[in-house]
Amino acid sequence: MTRSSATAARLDSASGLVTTRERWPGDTLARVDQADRGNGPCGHCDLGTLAFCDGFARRTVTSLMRVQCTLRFEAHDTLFREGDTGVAVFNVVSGAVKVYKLMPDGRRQITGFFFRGDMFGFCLDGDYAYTAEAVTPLSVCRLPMQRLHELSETAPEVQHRILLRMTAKLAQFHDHVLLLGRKTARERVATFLLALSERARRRGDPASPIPLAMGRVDIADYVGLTVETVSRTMTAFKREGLIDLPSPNHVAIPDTQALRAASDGSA
Amino acid sequence: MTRSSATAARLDSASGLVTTRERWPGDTLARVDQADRGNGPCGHCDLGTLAFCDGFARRTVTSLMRVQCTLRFEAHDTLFREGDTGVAVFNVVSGAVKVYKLMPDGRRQITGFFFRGDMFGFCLDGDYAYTAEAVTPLSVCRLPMQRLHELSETAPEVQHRILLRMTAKLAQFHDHVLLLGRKTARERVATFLLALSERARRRGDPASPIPLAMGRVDIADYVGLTVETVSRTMTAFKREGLIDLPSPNHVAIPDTQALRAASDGSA
DNA sequence: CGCAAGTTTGATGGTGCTCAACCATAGTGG
DNA sequence: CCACTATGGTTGAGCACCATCAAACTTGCG
Repeated sequence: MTRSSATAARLDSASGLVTTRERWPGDTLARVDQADRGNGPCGHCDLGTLAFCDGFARRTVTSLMRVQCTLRFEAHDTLFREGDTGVAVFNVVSGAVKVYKLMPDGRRQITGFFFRGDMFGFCLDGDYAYTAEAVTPLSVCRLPMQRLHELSETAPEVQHRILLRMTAKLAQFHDHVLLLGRKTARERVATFLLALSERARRRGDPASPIPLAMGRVDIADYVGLTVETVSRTMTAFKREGLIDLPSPNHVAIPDTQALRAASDGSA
Repeated sequence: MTRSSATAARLDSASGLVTTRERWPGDTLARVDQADRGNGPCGHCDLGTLAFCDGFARRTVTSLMRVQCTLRFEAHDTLFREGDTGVAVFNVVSGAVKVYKLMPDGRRQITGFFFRGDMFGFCLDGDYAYTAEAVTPLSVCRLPMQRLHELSETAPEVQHRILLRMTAKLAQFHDHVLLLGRKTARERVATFLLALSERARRRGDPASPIPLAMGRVDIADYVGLTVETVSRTMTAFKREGLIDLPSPNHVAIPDTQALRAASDGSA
């Protein structure tokens, strides 16, 4: 069974897991997953070494377990909105998340995609600066920022790990700003596909037939182009043999070096 | 006297301060300022509450003082380059810094400007992801990242403060990505000028006749346009009465709301 | 089968880039 | 004191790239 009773199913039990409605602000769509199942350090997820709590002292992991909360969302569900008071950070257990900002006239810029093992929703004081929305069915591990802060008094490694994640994200932003500010349409699309491929490789997944979790519109709103330009560019790449598109949502990269050349204009 | 013997002066004593050549990698241009003069918590700068060490426990401040180092640069000096191993973070005491990435064919994207009180050069493991260059004569407080990390074992507030700075920077990046990905030339320039004005206001400086520390080329490379477009846009704003340009390096904003309307297309 | 959503393709036009010249200011040396 | 130069900023003409508008195609689903 996939889901027989549509919206209602999301609020009570489904897929054999005990779930309850979540009470936190903005989380009306979330289902809380109370089942323990996973090889992760805290037993609540199967992220293994990708888990936020991986490698922490037993005591620290226990503290995190107590405040941790695994949530599930459907595609297109909103996790939180720009302007909501930021109270928690999220770790993606499975699925994909997009994070975006809107302009008054509806223009949208996606500022990040997050996949298995990624952390998002950094906020210390103040509100979320962006909206987070599930791209696919999604499972996330939520950690209240306040408790993380308290915990870091006694366990500085917690804060240090957040620092590491944020540093990585900052470096990513520098690259993305370069892409948006100075790259051509071809270079943007090539860079985007390469980044997905690189990421897959780093995670041990095959680097070449990569699945595209997001649609063309989302890609466009991420690389600062229109759907049409993204589509045209990808078919152009296909014509030129730079990529193959077995299906609209799968991209094969026969020659990484060639695509890399296309990604910075050295082609 | 301003400076009589040009380049040589930079390497020995100048302006009445005892200076020596700095030995750290990439810092061949820096002069180390060994004079104590300032109202800051550690006595090495006059940043006051803007100082990184402001509000820390006496013991923590002392630790920071011992590893701290105040450096001076001339405009166009390079502090560090993309690819250099990242060993320290910097706090701007006076002057302005730009941080940028280059593409193989010379295209440049400035990813940030930093002014009095700003912190840059975050790096944990690995290399700097960008080049940092002085825009004006510059004075910075350098803190070795390694010691900050060690210090945070006993003083978690150190790491927490870095976290705060990084969170702010992340939020800025979200805004800037929106600007680069989705805004028109007019909106970009308006947003840039408003951000400078806002910043001045927050720091207690007058919000309206704001000095432009950087040239048109730098502005263009920051907002993802060409010099010509930036120049044209600014004179257009002047024609329309949105701004005034008493000199090329000073912008007056008669009506903030009007400029704000121009910054997000609600005009 | 018909509909909806997503993707692709086509025709056309506008925004901002390119190339080029001109102007303003400050510094330099005769 | 005044060319002379260098640097940075402004202005103009033409064009390219990508956005816009429009329509056809594909796929999945009721």
